[in-house]
Amino acid sequence: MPPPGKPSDTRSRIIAAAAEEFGARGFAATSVDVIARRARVNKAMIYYHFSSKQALYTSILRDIYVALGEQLQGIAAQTVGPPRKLDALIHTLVQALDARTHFLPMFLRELAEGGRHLGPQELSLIAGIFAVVSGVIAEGVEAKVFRPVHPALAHFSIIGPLILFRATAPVRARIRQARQIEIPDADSATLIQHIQTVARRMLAPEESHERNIQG
Amino acid sequence: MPPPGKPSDTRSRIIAAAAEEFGARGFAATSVDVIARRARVNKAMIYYHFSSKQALYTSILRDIYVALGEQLQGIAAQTVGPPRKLDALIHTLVQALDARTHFLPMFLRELAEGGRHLGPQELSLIAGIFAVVSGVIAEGVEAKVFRPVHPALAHFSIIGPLILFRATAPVRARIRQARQIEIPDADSATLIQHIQTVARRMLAPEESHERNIQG
DNA sequence: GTCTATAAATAGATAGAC
DNA sequence: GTCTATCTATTTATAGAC
Repeated sequence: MPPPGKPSDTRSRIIAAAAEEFGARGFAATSVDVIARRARVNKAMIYYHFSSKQALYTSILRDIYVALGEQLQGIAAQTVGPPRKLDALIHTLVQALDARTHFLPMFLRELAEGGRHLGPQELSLIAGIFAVVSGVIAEGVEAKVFRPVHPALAHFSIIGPLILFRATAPVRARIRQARQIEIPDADSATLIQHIQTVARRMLAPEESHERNIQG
Repeated sequence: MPPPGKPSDTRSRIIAAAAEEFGARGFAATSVDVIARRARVNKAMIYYHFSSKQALYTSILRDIYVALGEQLQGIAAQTVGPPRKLDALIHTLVQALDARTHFLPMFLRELAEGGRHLGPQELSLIAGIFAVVSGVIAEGVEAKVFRPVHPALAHFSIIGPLILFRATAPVRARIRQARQIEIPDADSATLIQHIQTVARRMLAPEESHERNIQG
């Protein structure tokens, strides 16, 4: 495995192909042969650039977590109030999912397997993402602009709908296609706005009459 | 494949073993050999009872969807108001997930693969479950006890947190174990109550919760 | 860096004895 | 119904030429 200094063209083609295949079929169901064909390289080239199928897989996951974590931490560091931060986090999360369509399936499968392919490094990155979102919520609770809530439950009440709505899109499409009942879709803007509204309502203090909350 | 009239002992052992293995490892990563060993039967016995690995897998998924669908439809048929029905649906969904620990991982993986292993029959069952929950919401909207909401977005705002909180439990445990940050857990009762509260707040008509906590 | 060829292990599925 | 033995295909991974 050569030093990862320069992202050679074949290397990035391998990564792109692997991301799509792992996303569509999962780790076990994806063969190195298929990745090679899709990347238009020979299978041996994959083992030249990555020590194993597992290492290739993990490297893809790690890249995403790093990028997403940096983006979210940038938002949390802004000098606006917790409600605005939360809106921005939701907005960024939806757009991040839109930008990397292979991430969601990979993430769901990791959950299903209890994070078997995740090492301490990856777990730490995930923990960081959780810390950002639930940190903003805690910040709001402390400032009394949010009601006291269970941090993890509040966190998953925000990212749960977001993730599951996007994740079910292909199955909903198949249901629609099979002429079963109609399950309406929603574009990104509608989704973002809905999640933001639900989050606001979830976190609204008990008797929030004319509270002037500063952002 | 013998007629499925009498659930023979070996057959049910095969199903139980397969459910655990498919849940833990997924379809592709689970070998028929492993299922056979776990069920304490020979591999050939599996092909005596089921036409293929795929048929065994699908049969397990279908059983769960049928049972869950019947349970939920029973609730929707009750003669109580939409808010109470929704509370009962949430309660039942959480308990159903608790009762069948292998279902959630299997469900997540199906989402990740766009329902590749699901035929028209299974898709129809899933559509039925969606119809029940979003039907109760629509009932409440019509009766003006719920505010008008996007049916699918409201649906996934309820089952999303529920599913994702439970699904992330193993990864959260690993993060805790790896001495990363502390992500608090919650028992079923707390989870149920939280989801019910969020659902109520999401669906409350305009007057009860101010729409502006915006900063 | 890129290829061909192949090793070594394992997969799903079946034949046929009992 | 249950087993042993096996066929065939595919898998990850590597050796070695260029």
